[in-house]
Amino acid sequence: MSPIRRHASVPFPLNFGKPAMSAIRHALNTKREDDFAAWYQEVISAADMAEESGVRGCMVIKPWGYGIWERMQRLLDDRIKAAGVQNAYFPLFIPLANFTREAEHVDGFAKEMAVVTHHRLIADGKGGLVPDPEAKLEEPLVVRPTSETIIGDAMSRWIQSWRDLPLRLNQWANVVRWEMRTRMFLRTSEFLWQEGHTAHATEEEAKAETMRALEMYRAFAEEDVALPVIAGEKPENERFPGAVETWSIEAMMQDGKALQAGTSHYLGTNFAQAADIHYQNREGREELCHTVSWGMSTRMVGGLIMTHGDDDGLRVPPALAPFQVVILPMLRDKPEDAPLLAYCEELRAMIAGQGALGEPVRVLHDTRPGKAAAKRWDWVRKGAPVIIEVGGRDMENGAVSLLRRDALWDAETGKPAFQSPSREVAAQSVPTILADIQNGLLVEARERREAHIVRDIDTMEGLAAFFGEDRKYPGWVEVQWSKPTGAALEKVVEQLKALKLTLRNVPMHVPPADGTCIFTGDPAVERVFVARAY
RNA sequence: CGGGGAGUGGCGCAGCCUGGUAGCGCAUCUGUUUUGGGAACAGAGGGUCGCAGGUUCGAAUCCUGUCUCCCCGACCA
Repeated sequence: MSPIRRHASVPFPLNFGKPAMSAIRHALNTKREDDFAAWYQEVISAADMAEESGVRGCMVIKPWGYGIWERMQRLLDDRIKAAGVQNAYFPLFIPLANFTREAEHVDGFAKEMAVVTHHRLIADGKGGLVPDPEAKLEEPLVVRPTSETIIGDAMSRWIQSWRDLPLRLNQWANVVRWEMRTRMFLRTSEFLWQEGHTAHATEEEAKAETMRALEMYRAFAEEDVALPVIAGEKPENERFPGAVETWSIEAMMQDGKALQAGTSHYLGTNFAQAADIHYQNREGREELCHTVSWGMSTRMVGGLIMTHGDDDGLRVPPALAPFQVVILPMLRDKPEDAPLLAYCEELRAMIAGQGALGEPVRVLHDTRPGKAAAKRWDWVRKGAPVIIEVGGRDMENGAVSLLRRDALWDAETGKPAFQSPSREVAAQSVPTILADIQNGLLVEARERREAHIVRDIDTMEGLAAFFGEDRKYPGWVEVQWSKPTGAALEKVVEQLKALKLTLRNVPMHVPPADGTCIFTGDPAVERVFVARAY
């Protein structure tokens, strides 16, 4: 068996005469239920989103995958700017000394940093090149794993007075963390993200910013990615190195595992102290700033796949689809194609002239040579929300054949569930269909999540049974706990580790605790999610 | 980093044990016939077998090193 099951290899799975549902000839070889990890990789390759690069842990993001990321960037950036945060850009290289200033931060990242030590290569005499020993850097440069320290440097220069506060910056950038084990989009050595960094006069303001960013991520995830999430505070052991509080949004994947999809950290004055970010207050006294950082990464693309993908490939929420509608003329490579192309072009213009989800509809008239049916399956695997095929007969009837990606199959026949509206009706209904798909994906994901959250387990035995070997994709458990700290928390973490479980977050807006702690037996003070995690 | 597996035309694989002309399927290209649904037939192009050394008359095959990928573990805002 080869390392990666690439999609093109085996044309299609064979299906032996079974009626109805089971006769459906899915567009992927691997089903989610058979091997979720293999399915995930097949979606990425079949939807042409990304591929391995030959550099450890680094991927090439192909146009369809990158197009989805660009849409995420656009929509989140709009939200960031609407909140009054300004974009800026800081260097990729960070002086090593910056990292020695905040002790916990160093400990957290030291083991996974890429370091630049030379600035020149020299021939090794054997036809190769090696770093020139003469060109060794006086002080090594770290490739940023995150930019708190270098942005902190800038903040310390830019902030003098209480009038300079709050200072709220964001940058879109790549970062590098030398992870032991990588998975496309979910954990790559290099990844793309945005990181917001803000400085405030008071703890109160900084905490408000922390919560603002968290709420922004929740809204982005649910409204744009159609990804239902649970916002809450991370337990102490899951905190960002150097943070006072770490908050996250957590999403449930179709295999029941949790994915941290965005984080917001209240850093207290820890980084301000390390980078000397201080200001003169209204009374003329020097005060340290309270800083905050928040981030969302290309990991979100992985979350999208594992939430909305199905056995036919990806389903991209319309808000994020680079093309929301794809028109496929049934070409014959003959002169008679001309009127059909003109008919489709008119359809394209009708659709492009409309708005959906607050933007002009993004429609592609795919006129590449090739059979419409073959191209259709490509677009199904890529997850374009609406596919419209048009043949000569449609044209004669003034109609089109419309296929919704979220309702692909006719269960009766086991064939694609084409509708045949008139061209005008099809064009006019696109905005409604797109909005319906966007909402439908969110509802479907939320219902699936709620069906896989259990809240009535109050013993470790019960927890172990819930996540037992026979339970394939169990889900999450919300338990009550006494919020132990320090060594007592470590003990809990060890207990959970034995079951391959982690503490996710302490959800907001839930009823107060009213029972005993599942771990310690003490009176519980809050509720926390326990799950397997990516 | 520990254990296991794998790198051979674009993709999936066989060949390796037992060294001797680099093969198969899919994809691609050309032609013909088809085509309202994931076409058929015929022909053709494309690989210094991950990389670097070594053994040998001769290495995809044996030996050493190294890089990359996959799975499990450890690690991981």
